[in-house]
Amino acid sequence: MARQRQRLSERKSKVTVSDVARLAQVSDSTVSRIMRNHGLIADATRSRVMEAVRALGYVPNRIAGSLASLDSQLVGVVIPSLSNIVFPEVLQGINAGLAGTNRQSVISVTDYDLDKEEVVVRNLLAWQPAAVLIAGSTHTDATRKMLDQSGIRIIEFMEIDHPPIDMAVGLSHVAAGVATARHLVARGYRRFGYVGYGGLIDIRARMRYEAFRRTLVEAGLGLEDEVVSDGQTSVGKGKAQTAELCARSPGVEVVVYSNDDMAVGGLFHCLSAGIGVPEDLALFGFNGLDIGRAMPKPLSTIRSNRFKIGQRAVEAFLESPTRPEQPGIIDTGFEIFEGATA
Amino acid sequence: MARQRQRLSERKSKVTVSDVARLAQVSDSTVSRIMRNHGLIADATRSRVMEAVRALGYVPNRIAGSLASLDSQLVGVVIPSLSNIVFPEVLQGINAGLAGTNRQSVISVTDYDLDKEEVVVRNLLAWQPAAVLIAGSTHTDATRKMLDQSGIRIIEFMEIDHPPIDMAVGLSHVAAGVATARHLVARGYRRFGYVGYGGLIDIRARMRYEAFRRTLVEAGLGLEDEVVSDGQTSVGKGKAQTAELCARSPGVEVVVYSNDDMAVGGLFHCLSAGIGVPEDLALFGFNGLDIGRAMPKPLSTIRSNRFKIGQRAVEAFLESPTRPEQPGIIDTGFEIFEGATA
DNA sequence: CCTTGCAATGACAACGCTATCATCGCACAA
DNA sequence: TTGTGCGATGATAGCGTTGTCATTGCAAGG
Repeated sequence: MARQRQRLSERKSKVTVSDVARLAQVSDSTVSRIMRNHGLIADATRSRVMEAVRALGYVPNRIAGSLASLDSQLVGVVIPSLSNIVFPEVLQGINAGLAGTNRQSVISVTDYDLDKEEVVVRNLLAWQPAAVLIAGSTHTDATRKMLDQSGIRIIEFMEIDHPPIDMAVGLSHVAAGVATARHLVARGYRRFGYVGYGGLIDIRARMRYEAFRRTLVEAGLGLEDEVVSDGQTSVGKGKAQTAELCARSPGVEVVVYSNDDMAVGGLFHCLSAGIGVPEDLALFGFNGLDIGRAMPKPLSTIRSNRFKIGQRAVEAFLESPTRPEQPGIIDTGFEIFEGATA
Repeated sequence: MARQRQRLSERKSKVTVSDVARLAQVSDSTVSRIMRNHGLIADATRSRVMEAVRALGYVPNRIAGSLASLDSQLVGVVIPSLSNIVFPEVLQGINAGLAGTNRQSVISVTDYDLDKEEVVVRNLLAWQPAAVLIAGSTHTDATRKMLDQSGIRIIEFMEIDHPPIDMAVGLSHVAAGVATARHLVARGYRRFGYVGYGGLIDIRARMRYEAFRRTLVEAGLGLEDEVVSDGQTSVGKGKAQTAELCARSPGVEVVVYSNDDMAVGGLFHCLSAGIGVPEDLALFGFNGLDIGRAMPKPLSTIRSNRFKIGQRAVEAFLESPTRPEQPGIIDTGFEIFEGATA
């Protein structure tokens, strides 16, 4: 005696291929083919089926489809934060790259926590994505192993300073730090200050900082003073920390910031305190955010190309959906934006 | 004659429940129960199975799981834009609300295009989400019908000025517009200007504008001049449009902006042009962004609670995963932030 | 008139998991 | 001793789609 109605109670009267097929007097296969635009179909049949689709309000079940075809059409995206505007900008690039394909991105946020990243990656992989785009190159061993063993494409974006699992798309933050120092030295500045992020969590800010500092030393110069803080950077913090630095080291000629948010805060401090920029104090940021460019004095900074990073990351995957033999690197570069503050 | 190896060629040596079960000498059911922490399991069995899981690096396939259990654990999120910082902030709230549940959000962006929204919603529904959180209350008829007929919970967020399909979470933009006008009138301003968004696309900005304007008229006053533009708002546009308004209507005492981005641009213009704020010209924004509060003069504005909107939207769903009889509304409110510019 | 070829469609197992029901021991009460 | 009850586990049919192979009908070629 078969158990006919096993789970029938739960079937929320969902419309399935079979319902459409029955109404259109064709087989399930034909309906499936039509829905996917795949295979040869007579025009008459197609229109008859589409009519049934509309009549029933049929929406194909992608979950079942993904299981059957062993292809989820999902792209996992892992970013550390949503409150830092640069990551939504990368997401825009990813969306742009994905537009036109029938792939969906699934976004997870780690809050800059590598253990959380591990959990998040495990959960993402459970959805059998066709690729994972993940910010940064620093992961726990377990995370790295999972990503590697998944066999799917893994695109690490934002930085290209570390050897990638599969592919890295972004810019060299070491090069950016070096370029910042060289640029400011070339413009004649000799007494440097640093304001920004001091923790160990944002590795990219740290790489820029260290490369910057090392380059100064190599030029026979050094960092006169610095005010650092942990946690999320913000305009408010930039303002407060700049005030602190100015009070403590009035001799500093130019302040380099961990990013534009902080630098904008610095500029606000100068505006409030009547400090002439750049005569009394020059300011230099990182990122090239819109807000910096719209300031009374356009912020001197380095432009990273967040949108492009996201877009190129997706393109790298679309161009080669299967993992290549050799890891690769795509350098999206950066440009110094002269501005008016340094 | 059975076709034994039908799709076997494609099986990328994936580890399945059966592999784990075989190694641990138990049935598939037992492995499944253990992975889901569901049902009674002897400690010895559990540890033996977990060992096998680790040994094989087993990752459950959520696609198969969702199909079998008819529950995808997915929450669809639809927002118009990622470049407007307010939406990432809502996403943060959504993430916060989802933390601890094993649900995943899937985000889609419409670019403020209702036809694109329709496509996006159709694609989302194909993933059989447990709920859809969608920004705004304005949709095409087809979108509304799809959402309604899906039977799942539909939480429309950001605004509560229209009757919801199922539930709305946000603030009344009409009330915000009225409050803006009343507040400024009460502070003695009589000659008003408006700078901002003029198109029909951002319905919420339009609602605020119209309520603001109507309230002025009701108070026997009016809008002396306005400079509007289409497309994405930005600090740069705010600056340029404020300059235009100042040049054209020097008598205006206070400018109301469609949002803080534009107002910050206005403040930058005043700083550059040496216009005293608020003595010569007062400024009033909308949103209560961090940037506004960190400005040399904290921007007077209305604080919407984006994070809270996202969080409450998720909570509404989690509290009642099935659609209630009656549509509901959750008002997350707003507060006037006095600031120093009006 | 009988192939041959191909466009069009159908039949059905498989995808990996879970819900349901069945079963098996074993402690404990009668 | 024989049930009884329950904790623990097993067997198996779906879940809704797609990939593979089979079949059908008909036009063109011989």
